[in-house]
Amino acid sequence: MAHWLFKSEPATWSWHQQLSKGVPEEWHGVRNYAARNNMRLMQLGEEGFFYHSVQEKQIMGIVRVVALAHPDSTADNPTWECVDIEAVCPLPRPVTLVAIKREERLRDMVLINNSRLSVQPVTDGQWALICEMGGL
DNA sequence: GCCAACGTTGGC
DNA sequence: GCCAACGTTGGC
Repeated sequence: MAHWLFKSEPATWSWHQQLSKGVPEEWHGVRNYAARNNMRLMQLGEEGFFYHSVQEKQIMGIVRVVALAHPDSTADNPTWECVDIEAVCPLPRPVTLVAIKREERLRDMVLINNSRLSVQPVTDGQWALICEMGGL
């Protein structure tokens, strides 16, 4: 199964909110074709990292896809789709952007090479390494 | 607060 | 269909 990374500004929607919500939540608001296309590729049960951009710049936890891509309820155009996700668990030790940049084996991460893409693929190797760095 | 990178828009 | 102008994102 593929792995992913979801970026959010914590001031807009934080990991804490996702975690305390407890129920699936639409990952709405994406208005970028590349990010939308990544969500269309997602399968039920696939997992992704939840990353805090801007203020914190670190991976906070893991989420799971619980609904396939469907029209974004906040969009006026049905071309914009999103998946639903729920929190799985926090990383015991959040993995910072600094730590990711310092790790040679993560130099090909999309997070580093295309930091603006809000929904990104993560390779199996990157996934395993970051889980380890995060104390899982 | 600045600026680089990127995506989108719109004139031609 | 190209490309300049513009707006937004996000790291620093």
